[in-house]
Amino acid sequence: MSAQIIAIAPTTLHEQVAQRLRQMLVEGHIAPGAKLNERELCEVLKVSRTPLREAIKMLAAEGLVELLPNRGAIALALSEADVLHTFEVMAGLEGQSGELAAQRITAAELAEIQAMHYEMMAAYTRRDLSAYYRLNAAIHRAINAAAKNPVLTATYNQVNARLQAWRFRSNQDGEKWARAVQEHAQMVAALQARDPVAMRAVLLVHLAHKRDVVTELLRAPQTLSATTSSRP
Amino acid sequence: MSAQIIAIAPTTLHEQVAQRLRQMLVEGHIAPGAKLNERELCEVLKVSRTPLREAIKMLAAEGLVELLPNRGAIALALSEADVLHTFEVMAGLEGQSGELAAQRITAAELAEIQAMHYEMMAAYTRRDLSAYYRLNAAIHRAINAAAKNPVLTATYNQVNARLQAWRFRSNQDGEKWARAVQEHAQMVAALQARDPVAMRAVLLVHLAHKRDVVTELLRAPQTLSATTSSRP
DNA sequence: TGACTAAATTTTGAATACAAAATAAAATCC
DNA sequence: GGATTTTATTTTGTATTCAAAATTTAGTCA
Repeated sequence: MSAQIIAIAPTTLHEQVAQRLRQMLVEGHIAPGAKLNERELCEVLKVSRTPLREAIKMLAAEGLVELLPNRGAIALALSEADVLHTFEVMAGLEGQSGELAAQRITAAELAEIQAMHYEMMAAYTRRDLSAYYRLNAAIHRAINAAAKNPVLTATYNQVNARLQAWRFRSNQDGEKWARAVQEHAQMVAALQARDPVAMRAVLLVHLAHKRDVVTELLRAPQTLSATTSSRP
Repeated sequence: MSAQIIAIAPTTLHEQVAQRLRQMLVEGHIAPGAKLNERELCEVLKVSRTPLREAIKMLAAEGLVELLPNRGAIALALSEADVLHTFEVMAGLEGQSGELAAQRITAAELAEIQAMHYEMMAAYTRRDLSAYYRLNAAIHRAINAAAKNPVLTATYNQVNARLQAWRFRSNQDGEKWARAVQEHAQMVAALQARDPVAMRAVLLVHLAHKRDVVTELLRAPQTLSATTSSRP
């Protein structure tokens, strides 16, 4: 349970399939609410139904798909209430994670986060959204790692995965982007000061803003379109 | 996702199998670390390997079993560090749950919890451990429900399930039992006062004590014995 | 006797085959 | 023509079969 910090290359087929499906769901290649047709996916992934179905069962347990008895699985489609509930849990987990990180972070870990923060500032200045996303995710991962609790990390990742599909689409405007960057600076400061209370506070605000971005997007005219598995 | 509050009777075989396996793991009929032999379990559960394996994959995603490539699955065996990490996460989740419950609980919900609390006091007075356990679990479930966040409830339950195997064995002595009962009274008071801060505080203390009971048990000479699936 | 190698068996992983639903299409009735 | 029933097709759920890896057992040699 605690061992596999580094996700080793999966040897079994169902493991590989699960990973690919996870990616397809998170990146929106399978749209929220879309049906997971077994025959189709078998062809796309070049596997038989057995490992595919095993993978789907894992994703169901992770909460990324919903199992409808005798009518297969559909990609998780969060209602606005679901999104709010999920963000509420995320806030708690991320807050705790930051709190613990502020208490347990090593000098080396802090230095690495600072370095990534500067890189992220560079990406922001260049308006390089792709690099920004990558660094943003890396920083949050690093903070999580600094909390030194693999169970917390795993739980966080699992809940977070359900929101990733939306984060991918959330093209926040300039003002909100600037605010997010500023909050990141406060995080680094709180970590540097080893201040758990401040760290939690910053993260809660940060996540509340992210939540607002996503809910705004959710209310906007449906921009959610599938690239595959969407039938006429 | 949010719909199935009431766990409906599972129609599919793999769902039923998953539920039975979950029960066997939690109740210790399959000992921590024990191998899940597919052929054996097929005979016991009277199903073919396909639904069994699908169920095992779900339990793996839930963190109740560990998948070892090409050598099957073993029941989760938490190290002491794992237990501490798990309790740390549980503390965060339960604390948040209590905090929200104190803010959102209805009069009817509170009344029901109070009623169950008195029933639990009765069970404690009679030293009826079985009834006590049942009511204790029901009260915690009710507090969780009062938080009105199904995602939090699901996350809580999933993490908690990994500890249940130990809770079943934890026969706390009289002093600790009295302390737990007292803490429960404080919970009811905090809910009544609609005091989120107090509620979180009580729950954190409560969980810290439970953690101590479990870690003590863990350090004690191995009392963990399997009733099935343990080979010579 | 004891360590190593090699065959036999078991066990897991994946593909195929069969059965029962659900969905789609066609036919019937009003 | 529209609704309903009936039939055909697809799709999911489960069992069985085949293949590969791991474990166990038997055998060999020092």
